[in-house]
Amino acid sequence: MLHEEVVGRIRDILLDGEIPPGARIPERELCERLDISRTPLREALKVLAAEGLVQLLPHRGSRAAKLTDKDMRDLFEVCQGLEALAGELACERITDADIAEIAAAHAAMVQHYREGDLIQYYRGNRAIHEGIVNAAGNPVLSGLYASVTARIRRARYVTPMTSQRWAFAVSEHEAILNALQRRDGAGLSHILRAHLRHKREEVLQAGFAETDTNELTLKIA
Amino acid sequence: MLHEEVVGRIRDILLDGEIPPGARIPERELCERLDISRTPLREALKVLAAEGLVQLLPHRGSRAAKLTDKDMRDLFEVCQGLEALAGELACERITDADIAEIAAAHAAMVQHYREGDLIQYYRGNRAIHEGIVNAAGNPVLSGLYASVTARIRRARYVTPMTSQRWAFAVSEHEAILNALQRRDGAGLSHILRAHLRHKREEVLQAGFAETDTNELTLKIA
DNA sequence: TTTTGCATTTTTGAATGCAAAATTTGGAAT
DNA sequence: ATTCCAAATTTTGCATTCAAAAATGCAAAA
Repeated sequence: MLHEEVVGRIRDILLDGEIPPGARIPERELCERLDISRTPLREALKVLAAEGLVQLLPHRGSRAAKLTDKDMRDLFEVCQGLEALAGELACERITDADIAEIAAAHAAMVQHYREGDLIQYYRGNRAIHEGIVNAAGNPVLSGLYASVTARIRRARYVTPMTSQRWAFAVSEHEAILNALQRRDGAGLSHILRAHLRHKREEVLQAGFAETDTNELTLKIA
Repeated sequence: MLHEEVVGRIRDILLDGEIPPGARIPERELCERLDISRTPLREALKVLAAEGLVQLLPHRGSRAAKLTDKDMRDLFEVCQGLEALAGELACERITDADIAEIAAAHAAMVQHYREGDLIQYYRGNRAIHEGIVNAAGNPVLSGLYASVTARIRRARYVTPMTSQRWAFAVSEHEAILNALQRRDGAGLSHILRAHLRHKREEVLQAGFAETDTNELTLKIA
């Protein structure tokens, strides 16, 4: 198994919440599961720590990073900035074909909304945002965006989605597609910022504060 | 020696150009120099690869990453976006004390300019930009900024600095400080973007294209 | 002289072993 | 019964070792 694959596998385990935020990462167990020795596992953990997904405590092992409200706010803030930048650049550089692709993804997402399929809706949503970012044609930007959204991702799904909010989000997406089709960089940038601001408010109001497993057991006891 | 320290030491070696872009990273040599074994060294190299400073070639070891013109353009583009965001946020949040600190750094930098001390000028320049970014009060943003500027840094010093350009850069910095003191977020953001755009033009016009050592030896031969 | 094929050497990537540190356990004293 | 302390166990971090892959050198053939 290649180094990057090990990193990816562990990243997925963390993002799926299989190892909950704040929980210790059991080296030996993961080694057996991935069928590798501790050396490559620890290399991967160090990389994930640099990404902010893992917290290393010297001589005390590693834990799945726990995000505070402040962390989440900061991540959204940066995410807003990155998407806003991507929106402007995308409008300058995107091809008609790529616009068509994003329009198709948008239509599919709206269909999932009509069907009330939240999971598929989120998947489509993500594809659109990623499509815009990638349309900026800047791999550095795409890379940072991927890193930031990965850390945010878990929170997105814990947010309760009311029908009113959902409808509003879809309307925002209509505006996003419209600005993109008009290649209105400033407009797109503005809408994206607002869209993310709203999402952030939802997540933070939902009382996002990752309690680590120890605290949780204490509360239960 | 702590893991983070190893990463830092190697990062410095790369940023100082001691191992030139494209050159192989001699594991054994570095091990002896840092007085560590290959295990922690390789952990550090993997982290630096994730940061984009090192390129890993499976079964062929690691090389100092070589930046193309496109890479440099992309990095500057993202850097612009990050600084613009930081500028807006800083104006909302910065304290009078922090403004005073940046003003002092600015004065010192101008003094270095008058004395013609380019090295000290660059150092002061960097302190100001970092000060603004940190004043945004967003560690995620500060982290990404550090990572992006690290990769750009080497190029900055290869740019020939004419007295005209230098004077203009200083005048831009006057405007930056002014906007910050007025807490004019939009204005600061705008000036920072222009400032970086100019810097980027200089760097790219200087014909930045990192030739790796092999190509170099071929040219010499 | 240049090129090709093979053996040797070097280097890489990963497993193992070992010392140091931290955690847990068990028992004694209060 | 509870608290505190020391011994035992586990876990961490790193050096070493080992197998596989790549690079190098050399001789033979074109």
